[in-house]
Amino acid sequence: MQTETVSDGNAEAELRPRRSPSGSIQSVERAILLLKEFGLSGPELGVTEASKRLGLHKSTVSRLLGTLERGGFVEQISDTRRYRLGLQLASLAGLAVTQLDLSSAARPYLVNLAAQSEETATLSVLDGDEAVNIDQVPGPHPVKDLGWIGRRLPLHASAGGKPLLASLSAEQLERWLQQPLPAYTERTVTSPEQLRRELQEMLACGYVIVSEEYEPGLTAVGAPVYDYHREIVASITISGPTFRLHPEQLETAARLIKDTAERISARLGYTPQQTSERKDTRPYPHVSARTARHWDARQQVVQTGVAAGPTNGETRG
Amino acid sequence: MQTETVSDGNAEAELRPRRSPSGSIQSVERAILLLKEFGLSGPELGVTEASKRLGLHKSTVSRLLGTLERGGFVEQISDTRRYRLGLQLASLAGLAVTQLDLSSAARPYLVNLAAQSEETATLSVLDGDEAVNIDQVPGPHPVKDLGWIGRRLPLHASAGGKPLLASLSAEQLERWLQQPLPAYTERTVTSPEQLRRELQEMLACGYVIVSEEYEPGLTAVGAPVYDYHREIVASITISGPTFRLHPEQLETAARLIKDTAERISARLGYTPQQTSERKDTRPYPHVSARTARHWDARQQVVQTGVAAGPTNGETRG
DNA sequence: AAACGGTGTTGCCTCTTACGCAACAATGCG
DNA sequence: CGCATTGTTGCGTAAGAGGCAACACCGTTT
Repeated sequence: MQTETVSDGNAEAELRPRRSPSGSIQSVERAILLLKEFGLSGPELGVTEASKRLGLHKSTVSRLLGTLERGGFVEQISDTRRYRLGLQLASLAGLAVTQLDLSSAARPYLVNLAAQSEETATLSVLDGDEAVNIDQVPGPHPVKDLGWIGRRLPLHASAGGKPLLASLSAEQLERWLQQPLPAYTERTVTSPEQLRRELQEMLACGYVIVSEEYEPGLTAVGAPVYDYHREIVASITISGPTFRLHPEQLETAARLIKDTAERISARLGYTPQQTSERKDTRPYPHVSARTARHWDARQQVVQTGVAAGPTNGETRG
Repeated sequence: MQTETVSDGNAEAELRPRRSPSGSIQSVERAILLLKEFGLSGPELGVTEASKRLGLHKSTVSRLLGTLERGGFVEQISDTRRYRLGLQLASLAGLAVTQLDLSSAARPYLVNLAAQSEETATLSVLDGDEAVNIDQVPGPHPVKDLGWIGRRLPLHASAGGKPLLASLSAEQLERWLQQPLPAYTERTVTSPEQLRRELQEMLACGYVIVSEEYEPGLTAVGAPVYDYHREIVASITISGPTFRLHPEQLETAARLIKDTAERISARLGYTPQQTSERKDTRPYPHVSARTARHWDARQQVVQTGVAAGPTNGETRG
């Protein structure tokens, strides 16, 4: 097995920044990169295209895909002979996620959230017509009564509830909006119209600020958590007394919570968005420290100029 | 890389006319087997234990796991130093599942189904010789554990499986029936004859009721979903505890699921056949030339293509 | 404490195996 | 009907993977 040393005729044969951290198995590494390539490109991938993207030889990719197929990780579409991800992945992933449920998956993030924001962080899910707190990490400041695990809050008047409201289907939402919405304070939003607008905005920017709509003196920032199906399955919030959450605080809190929500979502298998075909080689905006450690799919690609012709190959030699 | 010659020390080293199917990459193969081992054993797996189960050396397994970890396919638990499946799998699986346009087409119907039946609704397809859940909408009643996305069920003992069994060609079915069918409960139907009858009946009336054939206490109603080719490409089920699915409930559930299956089929381009004369001239399902069997899968696998539709590229417009 | 059985990781050396090559089928297109 | 492009496969080679064993770490036991 010779590495292909894609062009790059520099003399730094030895200079190689360290081969993989420590004994890493090349072919497995490549297999994983190959699988990930499906995520970056379209739903289907041909041997040749994949080989160009990864800078590997057709034969190598063909064999990799053949092996993966036999394992059920990809499947070949009979018509077009191209490949796509297989269902065996779903089976394994099912195990991966069932063995860590939502709350245990989110917990470390909540802790982090509470530490950084210095306010109380809460995880809530939809149950019936209400939001229920299923986990909570109090901040350092002793202001209790912000909620407790098991506490239920109205969907339309809480930072934990509004994201969950957005998880309803359009139809369900409309039906839900037909009931009269109680106003708990002067600031409670009860107009269906305004609520729809708020939800739209929340979905667009990734968070929502709710101030004193349920309890006077209480302000919170919430964000939706998505699962692999790109559906909202939970919400997280940072909440505290209004006097402590100034506009500036709110801004950083909003950024923080949006970021955290994205990470939890990623943890649940959420993938940002399938970029269709777009030759978008822009590095990804948010890369968690964790993810960064994985080999990034493009690390060795760089030079795809294999264009049918002088097969790179040799270089030094 | 030397093979470990796991016992079986025959001297036919050279003799071997041809080895595994065709160029399969050993280390990738092993990596996949390793991942699958997580499914067979508990949620966590240590290096030594895995090495024993697979008959590989510790060092090999350690390196494999290291590589997989760097790819995010597994993660190491800091305390115990053992490994468990990682989140990257969930991401890929999400893609694998949502890429099937079948999944997105059926989703709203599933939601509806779950709402109306007040039980869990599931969408399954054939993969290898098992049924795999690719989507699921839980009912309002908190009795989970009915399954999860990616869960695999036997074809002959589940409401999701039987319709898929009916998707096999007569020939494939007969071959499949030749294997001994395990009985999971007292009520599991293992007789080929009776199975054939059941399938016939299901095709005639449009649904099938399966009660406690796999798990005691669990009852489900299933129905086949057809595509534009008039081939069965999926199944949908309503499942819940037996005590809640009384005969009356079952009747309405049956009507409901049959109706829903028809609508999804229509959505996929299925048109009810005008004249019911020819029937079993089912063309061979698309079978990839190279595809055949997953290694771990015992014995022959029938593996039909999961072709969900015309592969028209763009999902949703 | 020290010794023990248990884990998972790593350097070295060898041999196997995965890779590159190129010839080969199999379609799609002009 | 060629031409271009796809995916697959036999072959030979050397590079990479695996076995071995020493090592670093625990958590228990004497």
